[in-house]
Amino acid sequence: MDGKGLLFLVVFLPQPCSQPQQRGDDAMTTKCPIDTTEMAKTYDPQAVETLLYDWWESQGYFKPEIAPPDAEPFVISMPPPNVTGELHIGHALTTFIEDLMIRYHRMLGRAALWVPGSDHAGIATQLQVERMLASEGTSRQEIGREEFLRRAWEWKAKYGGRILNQLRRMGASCDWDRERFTLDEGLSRAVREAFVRLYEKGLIYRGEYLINWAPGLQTAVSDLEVEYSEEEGTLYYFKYPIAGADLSDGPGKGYIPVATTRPETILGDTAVAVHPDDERYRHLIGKTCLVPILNRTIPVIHDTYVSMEFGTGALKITPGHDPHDFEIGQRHGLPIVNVLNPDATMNENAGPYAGLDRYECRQKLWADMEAAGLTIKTEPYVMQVPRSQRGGEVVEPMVSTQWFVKMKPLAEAGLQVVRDGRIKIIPERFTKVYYNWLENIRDWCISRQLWWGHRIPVWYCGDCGHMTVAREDPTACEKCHSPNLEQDPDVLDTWFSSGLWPFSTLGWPEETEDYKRFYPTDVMETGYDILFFWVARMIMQGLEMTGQVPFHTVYLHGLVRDAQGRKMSKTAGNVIDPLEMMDQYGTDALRFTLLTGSTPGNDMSLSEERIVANRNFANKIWNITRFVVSNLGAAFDAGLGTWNLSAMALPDRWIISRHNRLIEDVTRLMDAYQFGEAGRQLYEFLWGEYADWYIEIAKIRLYGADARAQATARRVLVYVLDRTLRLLHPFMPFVTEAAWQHLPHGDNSLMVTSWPTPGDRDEGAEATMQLMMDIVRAIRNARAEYNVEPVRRIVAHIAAGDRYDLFQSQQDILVELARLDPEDLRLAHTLFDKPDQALTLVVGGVEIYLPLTGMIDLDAERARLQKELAQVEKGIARSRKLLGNEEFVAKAPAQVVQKERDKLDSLREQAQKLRDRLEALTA
RNA sequence: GGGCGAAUAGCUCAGAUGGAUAGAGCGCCUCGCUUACACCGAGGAGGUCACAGGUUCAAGUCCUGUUUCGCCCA
Repeated sequence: MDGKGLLFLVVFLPQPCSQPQQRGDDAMTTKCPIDTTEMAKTYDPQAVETLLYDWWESQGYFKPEIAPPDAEPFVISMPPPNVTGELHIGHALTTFIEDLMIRYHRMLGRAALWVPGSDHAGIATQLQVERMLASEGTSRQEIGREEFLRRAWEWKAKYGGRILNQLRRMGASCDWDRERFTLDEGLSRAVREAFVRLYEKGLIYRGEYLINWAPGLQTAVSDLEVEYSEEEGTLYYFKYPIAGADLSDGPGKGYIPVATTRPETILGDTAVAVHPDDERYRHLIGKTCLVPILNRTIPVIHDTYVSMEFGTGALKITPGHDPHDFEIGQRHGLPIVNVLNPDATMNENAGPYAGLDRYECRQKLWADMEAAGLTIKTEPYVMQVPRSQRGGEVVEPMVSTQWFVKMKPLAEAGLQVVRDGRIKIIPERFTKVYYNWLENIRDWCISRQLWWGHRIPVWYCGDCGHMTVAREDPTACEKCHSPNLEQDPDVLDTWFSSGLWPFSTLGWPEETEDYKRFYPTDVMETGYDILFFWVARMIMQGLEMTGQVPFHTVYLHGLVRDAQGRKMSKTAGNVIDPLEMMDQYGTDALRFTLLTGSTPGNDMSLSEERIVANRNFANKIWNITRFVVSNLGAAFDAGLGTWNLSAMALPDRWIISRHNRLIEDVTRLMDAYQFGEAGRQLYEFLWGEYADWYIEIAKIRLYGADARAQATARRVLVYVLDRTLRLLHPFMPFVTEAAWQHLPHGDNSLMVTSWPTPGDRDEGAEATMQLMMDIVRAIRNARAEYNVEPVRRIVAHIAAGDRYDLFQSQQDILVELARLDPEDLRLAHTLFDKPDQALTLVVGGVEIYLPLTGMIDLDAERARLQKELAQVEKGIARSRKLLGNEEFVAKAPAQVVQKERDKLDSLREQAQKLRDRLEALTA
């Protein structure tokens, strides 16, 4: 370690180390409730998790106020779970990723604020409450609106806290004092403010348009809430009779053949359309057709929208019940005939079919048409059936008076901020998806015929008919001052209020302290499945309401699927319940699994085996700490655990250098949102390097007699472990804190220590240790191959060449890790009397002879060496070819070329040694 | 119809700006209850990185096309 290295180490010399967080009220600080007098043999998550969580919370660690007042904030608004929802694995993933970011930035010294809350989830909650009422033998209609709302709030009070409590189990370090609910008074005020502003700007309007109607739910839903599923249906071909002609005159003369998947909509037809270029029907344009059974007359029109190839080439137009037809109807000024009642039965416009259910009507009408000779044929047909995202019922396009948000201007702004980089979407490919949606956006139907939600702040005057749109409930009509007012009965789409979430939770529209300090927020983390529903709308509403982007980064995670990659669903029975997993394996195990099992934006498969593996990792962390703690000796705390840099040995310099590299990599990956990779590197370092090698090597000194060497080993053990636990803390908060509390420490809690900064690397130490490890592995390999009993110490003769000094100083490592016999270890620059009866290993220019008495079969040994030599020669050939290529030497970076040269040299040396040995054994 | 993603060891997945002999966990095989850990340790087997072209001194990584699976939008 050179002078610079010493500098950075010195920073951590004093114990207690840095005291980064100043807290307003020191009297509140209590010690961690974990019993540090002993450590169980196995890590027991149950024993510490709630204890730690409650303690952290009581210490105020979850609040941004633990950072100095001038600290730069780091803010995340938690995607509010549905207030009555069940916690599922998706929530767990969201929570873990956000908590990871929050804990990381908190350790970086930022004023970390994570705002929790829940969403009233209009339809979902209303359905649950209705179900409850049904089980009581009543209904919302029966008890009335006021009583229904009372019951809904009651329901919320009873079940609403459940999901948020489950977030605590996951270790969510959010500021519970700032918890919000979308129907809270403050947030309701925000909703009103937003509505009124948009209305005043002309961006909210009321009108009669074709909307998606959910007949079971009895409400309109937005385009986004409709999903199209491919289903087997029937295509019905029939004859549209031409007025004044005879059916028997055939197609194009007596009738126009038309096909439909929904015959009942025939009753609402207001035109038949053909393509203007269609020779078959062109002459009919302008003529009149008769609606089957009803005999209503409708015109034959032309429109290029009609596809001449599809079906019969002619189209029936039902502007009242089909979005495309609605548009054609608008273009041609066609009347709209609505044939459906809100419950999807036929209305009076359906004539004789009035009162029938839509599907009954379909059958009956078709039968009647058949009798009238109007049908042609039916054929099976795969159609796109619109279904409600909530409940899955078939949605009917229907004309209705609703409230809409004019999206174009809002979308423009939303596009702009992503285009100019003010908002970055991760992974980047989703920006394309985002653009595509916003560029083709349609107006947003925001009124819902529900009771649970934000009531639309519009009052209709019973006297003059004027609409009063107001922030405060009006007592009189704003136009004629009549007190005869009635509020619009509908509520707003839940997503309307969610769209305000990043700022409404901070106090907007009031200019509160929180709003001023913590808005805009930093990262919006959520699943890619709600990019449109939520993220896009937050961006648009944020810009419109606050004039600022609500966050600068959108991080989208994928869906969690089962081990076979299937979507989890209750019906498939493949759901993995996060609570069950946490009970069984501990929160950290589930957490680490979800955090490392995925890359941004990609779906992940979750298997219980992986959770088990990470439970084992938690236990490994625990036992590593247990080892370190139990080997500290009583003197450590008393100050003898100080650095003794001159006593720093190769393995110390190696592990510290590796660790510095780790800090650098993990920090870089965290900043790049590559959380999975960061976690994996930590896992590999701690288990594969620190535990498997460093601890094993440290044992030599720990169990030895040299007190100075012992102290150094202890110091390095603690130093590296302490800082690795810090890096790991955002990934596994519980086990790291529980373990860390047993280590000598200054800060009260691991979660408020500072994030490590990397020191110098020692490339030389890394390379040298690599050689040592390769040699140990080679010897172990040979032992295993020759079935040498693990406890037996074996003789070794080593020709170390220019590595002689190194081996001289590090021979303990070889002796212990490869279980050599120290008495009979021969170490030399060059060996002149190489034993014949010995196994030969050539590693990086070093020759090792293992005279395994009585075990060596010279023929087999020669064959083994031959094989080895062939392998090395293959490498030499490849390397020579590469270096023989002038272009490679000329164009590749010098560093790469040099590396290749070194490689070739060492391979040649190795080959030469193998050849010499073979010769000796053959002679 | 348009767009996107995935395709790497038996399984589930990693592989930053192209530069190892392509990695991990689980599973499998052989040893081992060595005073941190059997929720462990040591060693091992196992891959023409979907296919076909191309760019490049160099391609799992970049480009084009093809196939299979999945998703989004219309």
